[in-house]
Amino acid sequence: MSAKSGRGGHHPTMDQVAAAAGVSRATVSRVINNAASVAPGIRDAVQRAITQTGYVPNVAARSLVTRRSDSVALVISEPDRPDDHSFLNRIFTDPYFGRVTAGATGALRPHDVHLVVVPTDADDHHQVVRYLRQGHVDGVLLISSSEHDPLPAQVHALGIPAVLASRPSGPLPVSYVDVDQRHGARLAAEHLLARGCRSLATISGPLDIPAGADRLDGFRAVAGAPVPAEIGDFTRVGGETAAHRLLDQHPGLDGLFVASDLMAEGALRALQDRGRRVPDDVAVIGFDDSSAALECRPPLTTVRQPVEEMAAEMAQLLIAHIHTPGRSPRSVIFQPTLVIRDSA
Amino acid sequence: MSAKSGRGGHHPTMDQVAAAAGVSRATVSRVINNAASVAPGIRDAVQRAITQTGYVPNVAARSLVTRRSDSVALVISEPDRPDDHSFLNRIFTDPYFGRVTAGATGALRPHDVHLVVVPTDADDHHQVVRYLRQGHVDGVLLISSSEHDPLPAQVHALGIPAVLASRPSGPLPVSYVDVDQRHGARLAAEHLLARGCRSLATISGPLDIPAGADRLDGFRAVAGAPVPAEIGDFTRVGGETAAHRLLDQHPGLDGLFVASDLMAEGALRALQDRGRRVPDDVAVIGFDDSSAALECRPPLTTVRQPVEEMAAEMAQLLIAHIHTPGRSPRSVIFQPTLVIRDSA
DNA sequence: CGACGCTGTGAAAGCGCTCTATTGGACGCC
DNA sequence: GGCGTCCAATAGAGCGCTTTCACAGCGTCG
Repeated sequence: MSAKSGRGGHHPTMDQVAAAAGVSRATVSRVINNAASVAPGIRDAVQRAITQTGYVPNVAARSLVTRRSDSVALVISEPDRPDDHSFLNRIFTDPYFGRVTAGATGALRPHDVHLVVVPTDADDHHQVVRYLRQGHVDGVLLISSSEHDPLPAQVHALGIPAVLASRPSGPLPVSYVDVDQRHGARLAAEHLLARGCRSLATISGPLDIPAGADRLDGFRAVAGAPVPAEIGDFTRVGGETAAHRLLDQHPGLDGLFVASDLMAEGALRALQDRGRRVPDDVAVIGFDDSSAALECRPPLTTVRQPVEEMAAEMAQLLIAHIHTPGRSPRSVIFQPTLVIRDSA
Repeated sequence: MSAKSGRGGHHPTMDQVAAAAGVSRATVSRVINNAASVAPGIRDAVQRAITQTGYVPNVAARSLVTRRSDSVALVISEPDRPDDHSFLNRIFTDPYFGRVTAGATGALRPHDVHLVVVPTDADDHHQVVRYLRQGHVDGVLLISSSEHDPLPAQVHALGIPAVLASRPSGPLPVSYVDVDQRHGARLAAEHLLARGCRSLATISGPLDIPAGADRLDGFRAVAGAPVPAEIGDFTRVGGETAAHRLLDQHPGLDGLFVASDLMAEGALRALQDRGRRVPDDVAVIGFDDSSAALECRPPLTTVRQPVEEMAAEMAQLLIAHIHTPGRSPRSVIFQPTLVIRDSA
């Protein structure tokens, strides 16, 4: 942990390791990348020399020649919404992104690839594009919620391998992973109907986000098109105020589908405020099955999407694209399931 | 946005720009790093050539020679606690880290330095250390909560510039930024007493976290040492269960200091569950002044720490250390203030 | 008017690594 | 015993950039 020549850490180079082991630089390189065949004796000698000198490869030099950085970016592009001090606040408050990070990190580790988390809003797309162009990363996992976000197209134009976390809004020839949003919403509607709810309503996400629009569509496909809907912004507070609006206009509703667990948590608060019992007076179903679902009272019945698995799949796809540059894009759609707890 | 020679992006090099501008590579380099003096005419010609070819410097080649990466890591080291699916869930659920990221990013931007967010738990300290040793970053902003976390010492041993987000537990000669935790807790205690509360109690953070222990100490220094305390884990649920324990044992308490807003939010739920009105029956004060404080009902009176400013200061210190390698460590302590809302 | 600074530009030497082409040596075969 | 074969290891050529150093041009001053 401390085998530096001087203080302060001028790192030893490969030449010094080679000298210490009595071999050439090329052989040291082979040992490190355990490529080709190296005689066991020599290999050991080199390993000893490495630990003895405390050698660590210089990534800059390496990636200069290999043209790889062995890291990929997880770009989280959140639109600037009014009423929202900082997009970073939203990102570091919504359990979704933690799940994505966890799933991707796990899938990347066996490949010795690092994950660089890059949060961004519209204001610094430019920064992000520059970052990507500079070759810091070999590929991009892109979470871009808004339909009008130009980032997916920009990244694609850059020619850098990318995988999206949801169906791209335009016809972009790019790989993506998504959950069958409509189906998830249908599951919710069916469950509410089966429970005997007569007056359904829903709190959707922003309609410029595909996940927002799709969940609304799916719900209405089963529950009936005229079903009342209010739009939330995928935050707890947004869910709460949307629920209040809904209850103002439709006091009699007895079944509520909320397009995210976070919003559902807010909705539960609104219901409680107004003295509605859940699920007796109003049955509530969320979406995500995030940690928030378990923190709710009562625990939330919700549509589960396997976010960690999906993120891992994204990572796999990305690795494949990086290894095989010409590879044609593909999409992987996961099926959501209904997790029944106490709220419906 | 699309000036590539072929498809797929073999990037133009500096030589090609030089050729296009009719100058030497050295001159192009000077223009890009706007160093030394370049004749205005030539400068323009080079700029034109750059935009025309769509040239972007190769970071690997650059940092190979400059020995800088122009990026720093924000390492968030969270201990593995039982009962916690993933440390990433905690990180991406607590508004604190978003504030730090925002503050640091803002301060780093003018220096054209990137922030790489690196979440870690005890299990992959090794990974992180390797990442740092490989020279991916020029310095480290380190948020390490647990007192027993070996990471600060390890990072320091690496000889890489670092700034901690709190007083280091041992005598580590390293710069750090902190808030006067004890003082903040005293403010809370004084306010509760001034309000006329007779029976105080507190929910502290884990005592192996300096911020946890210090806030408890500060509170007791004013409120009296025998003041009942329960330990939470800085999560909402942790605050809720701690509050229940507290109320079981001390049903008569009328003033509660909770060591974080997130935990306070949980405590409010517990109080509500038991029919205690806030602030009439029990006055509650949180700590942080995070977004959670405003989401609470009633809005939370809380001890504000200027996290964004503190993170910016950390970034400044780090930049200074990077520029001046021998610079002696220093610590900056911010003063917390009491933000009075409705809960106390 | 020649010496002297100054400013602006170019040539070339690396930074530390990977990887191709090549050598050296051990071995088997005729 | 000479020769081809094969494998292990080396020499060396870059990757794309920064940066010293040298030098050319030119205004200034003794």
